[in-house]
Amino acid sequence: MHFPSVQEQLDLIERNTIEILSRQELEAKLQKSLKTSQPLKVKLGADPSRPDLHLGHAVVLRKLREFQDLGHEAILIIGDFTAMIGDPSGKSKTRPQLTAEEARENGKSYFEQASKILDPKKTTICYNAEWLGKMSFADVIRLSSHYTVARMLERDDFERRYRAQEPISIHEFLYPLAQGMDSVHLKNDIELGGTDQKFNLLVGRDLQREHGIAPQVCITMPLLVGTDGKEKMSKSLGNAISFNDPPEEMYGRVLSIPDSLIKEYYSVNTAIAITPAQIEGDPRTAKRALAIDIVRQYHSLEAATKAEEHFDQVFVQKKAPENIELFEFEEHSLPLIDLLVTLGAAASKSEARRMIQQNSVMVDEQKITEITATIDLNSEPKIIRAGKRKFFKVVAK
RNA sequence: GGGUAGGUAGCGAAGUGGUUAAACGCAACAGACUGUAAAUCUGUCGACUCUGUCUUCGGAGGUUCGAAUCCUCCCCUACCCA
Repeated sequence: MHFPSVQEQLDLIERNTIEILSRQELEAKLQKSLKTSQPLKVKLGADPSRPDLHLGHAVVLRKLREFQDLGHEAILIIGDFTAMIGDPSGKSKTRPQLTAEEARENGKSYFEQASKILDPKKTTICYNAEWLGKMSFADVIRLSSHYTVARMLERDDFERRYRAQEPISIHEFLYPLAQGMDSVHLKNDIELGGTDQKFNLLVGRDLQREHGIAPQVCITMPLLVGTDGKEKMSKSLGNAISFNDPPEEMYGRVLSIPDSLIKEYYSVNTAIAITPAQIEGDPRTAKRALAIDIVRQYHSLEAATKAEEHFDQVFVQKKAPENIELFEFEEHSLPLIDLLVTLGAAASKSEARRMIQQNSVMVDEQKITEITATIDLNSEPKIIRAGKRKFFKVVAK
């Protein structure tokens, strides 16, 4: 195995990171790896309870890919064991506990999506049930005695929740320990994570040391701000751009980020070098190029170009797009309200009624304002438009 | 085990017997505007057989002409004392 020089590696590794704990140790590990031609083991934990990856996950995955390209070993840990316990973090509702099969299934999906960024052939996948599942209750007690409640409460989010008098379950305290045991088992050299993972990463470091293993270097990456420009990107906040979003939606969502975020998105989600002056001079062009490149990464350049055309047609020129999903009906005449509900344009008849009242429903470019309107269906397709973005083509069978 | 404060629509949060389907904020949806699906402004935002009707305020009963609001029991959460 041939590696670039330590300095070259450091330059690349340090890009976009928030913290490296510690940099000296990283340098020493790289030094040693270079000397012995041994790749470093770089670990990234994957949470299979939410197998819907978005650009926020991409930030860390891209860093892992860089390690792969440098010749190091990427290890993706699927937390199937921890997911089986069921993570109640955040809300008061108990999360449905994943079965072993679901966790495996989600883990597979996670890996498939992550392969858009990682080199799948060079990625080692591990399921942590393999070792965590073998621990006895006595093992767990011994493990938990390593940490104190006070130390757990040092963690920002625990402290915040404790102060806010929100529930914290005991097993949530076990989470960092379980994750740390992964590091003990793997004897990895480096662990990657978002800044919110800092505590967990450090626990892994402590546990490795206590088990007589060289402690891992922790590298934290920034949490990407979502399309709302305020909160960190997350599916539940609805401000995420997912790997699996269709090209048109992905393109549009990138365009909808506030201009102030353009620079960060470029640096963390593309390989394109762009200067702040270029962005400020023409934010529109910069953002469009960004959207094209992001869609290209997850779909293809062709899909990206099509998505841009679609966007221009629907939102700039406000015309119906070319490819609209076709719905066939047995009936030859249907109340518009029922039609909207059947098509999924409205969640209920009340909502359909509201949409019509709000002048947002068009049939073949004709605005419909009559709530009781009935639509005749025949072999000639009609185009139903609900709001700005929902189009349906309907026809009688 | 005892005490205290709570459990209200997708979320947060008002409301302590009668125009309360339930203030307000966020999210969502729609309209206007825009380089934009951003920002801003405006409207909507339980359901339905929709100028009316029906079902909601942790759960089950009860009091009352009338309850989210009062009573009883139960379930759940946080904190304090033990």
